[in-house]
Amino acid sequence: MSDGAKPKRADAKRNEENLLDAAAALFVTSGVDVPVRAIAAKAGVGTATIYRHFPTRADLIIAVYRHQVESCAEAGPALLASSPGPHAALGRWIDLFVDFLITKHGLAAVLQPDNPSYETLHAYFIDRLLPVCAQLLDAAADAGEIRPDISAYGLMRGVGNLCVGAGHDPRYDARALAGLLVAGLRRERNSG
Amino acid sequence: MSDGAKPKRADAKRNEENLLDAAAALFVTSGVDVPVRAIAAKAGVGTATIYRHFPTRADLIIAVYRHQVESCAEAGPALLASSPGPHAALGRWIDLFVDFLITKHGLAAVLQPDNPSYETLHAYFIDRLLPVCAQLLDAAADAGEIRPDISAYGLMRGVGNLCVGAGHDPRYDARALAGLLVAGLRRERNSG
DNA sequence: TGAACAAACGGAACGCTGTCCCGTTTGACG
DNA sequence: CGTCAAACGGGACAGCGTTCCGTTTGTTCA
Repeated sequence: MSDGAKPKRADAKRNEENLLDAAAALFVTSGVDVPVRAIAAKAGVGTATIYRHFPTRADLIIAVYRHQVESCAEAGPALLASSPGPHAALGRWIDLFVDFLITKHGLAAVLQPDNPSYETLHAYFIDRLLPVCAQLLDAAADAGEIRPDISAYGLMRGVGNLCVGAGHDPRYDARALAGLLVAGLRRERNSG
Repeated sequence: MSDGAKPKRADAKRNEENLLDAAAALFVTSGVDVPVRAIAAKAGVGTATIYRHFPTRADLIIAVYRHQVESCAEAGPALLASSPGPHAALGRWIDLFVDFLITKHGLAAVLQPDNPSYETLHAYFIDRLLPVCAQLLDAAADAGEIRPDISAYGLMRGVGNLCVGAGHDPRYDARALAGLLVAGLRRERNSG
């Protein structure tokens, strides 16, 4: 057994790729809430096919953005190594995360854990990114740069929430607010 | 013409009150997204009646929460007068605002300006609360307690966003995050 | 090559929701 | 008490997510 995956039919594989392409394109123009029928139509398949390949919308969203989430996760340790300090690395990594979210229309809004339909999506983001954030946070706390009383989970959800609805309103700068949040957890300096 | 208001029929007035009561009760148990039919049923009216009195859901939400929003707005100047400093007053006022939002299930989520159906709601909150926030912010800036480069609009929306989905997850503390945000705009101290 | 079967398909159908329409009722007033 | 506009109720319609079922198609094996 070289690969554990089950062999898939050629048409099934092709449809799955078409669906991913169609979804990716429509997510950009119409947000992640685009109607299922629209995705199916663009991919040239029936509505049932989309459910066969991606049982929930969360599964489809994860598949579309998996690569970018992985990149974001991998950037954490790299930033920690290349930045002047852990707090600076955390700030830069949060910027990456914010930039990712605000370019994905409606994604931040469905990242809420209270939405039963998007549980999988929330779980994926937490599983993949929370450890990265926690590592940066711990490093900054160990270095004495920040107050140690903030949880990585709270910070991640806070930053995610700040990105809800961003990108539509030039008066609203999610990145600046996230920066404010990171600045706010800086420890009071002991000496001038 | 002692009052500019048009005289309303007795049944219309009664229905409007019933609708407000029903909506207030259902908003608590099921969130502000509760189906129109449910509100109408609880109030003992037809679905059309609710649209006659409150053309959009935003109008209904505003009517239900108007008193509490007014209280929050009026608390601003009072806090400014009674707090040790403008920055402290701002922090307390933000706490009031957060406490209000997190107890209204789903309210923060529909406060986004990009949702055309809730334009009125967003406008109402901005009209009523933005000047209050701006006054506190200006006072703090004048006192040199904070960096002056944050807009009241950005701060209000940021805090509002932090409250999205709060109240369901004990691990997520919107109030603490809002406090972090307020702490983050504190100016670096010049002397020890 | 072609028969047979399971995998996969498409679109109709269902239920839920917001919204609108229209025939009917009812409160106000002379 | 008659009249009429205001207000009403619930059915009708459209859009959406989801499921079901008869049909098609890729694969396998003789």
